[in-house]
Amino acid sequence: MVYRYGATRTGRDRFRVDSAHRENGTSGASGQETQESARQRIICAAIDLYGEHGFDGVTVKTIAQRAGASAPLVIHHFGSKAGLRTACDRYVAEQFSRVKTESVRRGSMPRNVAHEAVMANRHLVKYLMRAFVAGGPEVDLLFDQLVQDSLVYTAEAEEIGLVYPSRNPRHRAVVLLLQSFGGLVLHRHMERHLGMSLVQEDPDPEGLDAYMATLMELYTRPLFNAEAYSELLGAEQAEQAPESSAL
Amino acid sequence: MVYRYGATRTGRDRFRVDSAHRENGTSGASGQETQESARQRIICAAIDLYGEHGFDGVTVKTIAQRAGASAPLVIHHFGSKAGLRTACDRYVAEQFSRVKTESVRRGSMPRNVAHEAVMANRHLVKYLMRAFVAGGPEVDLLFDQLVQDSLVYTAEAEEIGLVYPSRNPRHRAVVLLLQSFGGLVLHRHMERHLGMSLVQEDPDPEGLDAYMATLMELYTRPLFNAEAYSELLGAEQAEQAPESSAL
DNA sequence: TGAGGTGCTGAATATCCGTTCAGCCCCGAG
DNA sequence: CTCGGGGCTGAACGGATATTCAGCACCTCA
Repeated sequence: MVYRYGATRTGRDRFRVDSAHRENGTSGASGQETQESARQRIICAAIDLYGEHGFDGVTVKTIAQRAGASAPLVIHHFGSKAGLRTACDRYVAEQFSRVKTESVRRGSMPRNVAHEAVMANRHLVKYLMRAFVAGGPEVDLLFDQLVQDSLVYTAEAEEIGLVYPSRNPRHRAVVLLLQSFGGLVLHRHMERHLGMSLVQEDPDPEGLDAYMATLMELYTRPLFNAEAYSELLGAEQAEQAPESSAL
Repeated sequence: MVYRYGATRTGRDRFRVDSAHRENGTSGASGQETQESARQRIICAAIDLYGEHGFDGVTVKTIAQRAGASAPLVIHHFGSKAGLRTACDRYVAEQFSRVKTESVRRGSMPRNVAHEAVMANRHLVKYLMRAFVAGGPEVDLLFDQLVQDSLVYTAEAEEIGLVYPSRNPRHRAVVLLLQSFGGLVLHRHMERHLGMSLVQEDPDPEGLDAYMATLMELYTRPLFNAEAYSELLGAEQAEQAPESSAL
């Protein structure tokens, strides 16, 4: 929440705020610090609001107000609302790869890489959900990278005997990723039924335990009896059978 | 696609079209058939377009054109765009319960109930995905009913040894439903990676097999080695551990 | 001191979209 | 034949929203 500035300040105070921001110093780059700062605030505000209300549920003006700026400034920096959208996509992708490499460099376990990337940046994840649903070049690329990463981590986990091998690891990774993010997209109903959601601010530990227990059960014990199922399959028309377990 | 009428016809042709529709006769109700027919066409068009482009991606005018009507007529029948939305919710819910009871009455297997409900009405499912993401009273109720149904069917499947019991069947049903529908919401990426999507018009049999094989592997064989996992859990801080398998 | 540039803004514009309005067309009733 | 009414429409309204424009405040440099 570094970008929470008062929205009531006028032009006179602006640079004072900006220089204050510079002294807070995220990372001193070139001399055009103030512009970077404005862009940054707008992008952060947009990510938060997009993640909360969806792309069509937020106006440029709202984003600007949240960032302590004006609507025309948003256009000035990003050309259009769509431009802001792709800038957010790029920014989120960068953040994820940054978090990832940092985690790796710190020598965390692969599973903790995923954990940190997801849990420590809830607002990024929330944005990602919306972005994945909407689709787009940058976001598609990011999804593909997640698949690739998941593949690598899973392979490592296989080696230490944590994960069982698959007949098609890539397909498994894709489906698991789809299911996980998909479940996140429907967090509304997760909250209604399990009493908590993975993207809410303070996850109720009790509900979270319930969810994790369910997930662990699903992932450590089989759901279907394979023999009984294939038996049933053989007994019916083969054409209807495949889709029947989609639910 | 019963409601695909030419959009160029003028007022003069209207009743001719309506009586033609009546002779096609879905189910003869009262004497105000023409009004029912108009409502019906609009609802069907709305469901298709909402499912395709989302609620905010479609205008009343577009829906009206697709239904061969005018925008004011939509308002006349449903009061507002939001009214149309809830009418669609209700209609989809009715259709689902109708399909369900018909399937049950026909004596189909529970797994085929789900199959028919999902696969035979792709446009309804597509609408439902959007509706579940957006949420709403009618749709929440429908989700809850799906959970309940899933619970019943799973219990039956347990009895015949097809499905293994769970420590918390309701939680399991919720999570499975969340994951399944969630995966559907992200069908875009499923299509990109698996070569097909469950909601597209003609699912490529090859890609569908790949998907079903992956799903069956996930559901008939464990993913994690439970012992190795709990061992790993014990070796680290307990607070970070639970979420780590969310991916 | 002033000229020019940069970052930014308020007001204006153009467009789109949901909704309203006045009235048309076709029907059945008297 | 006339009248009234329901279903429906084109045109217009009003509100919202992305984008443009002209110009202000402040800094830098001469």
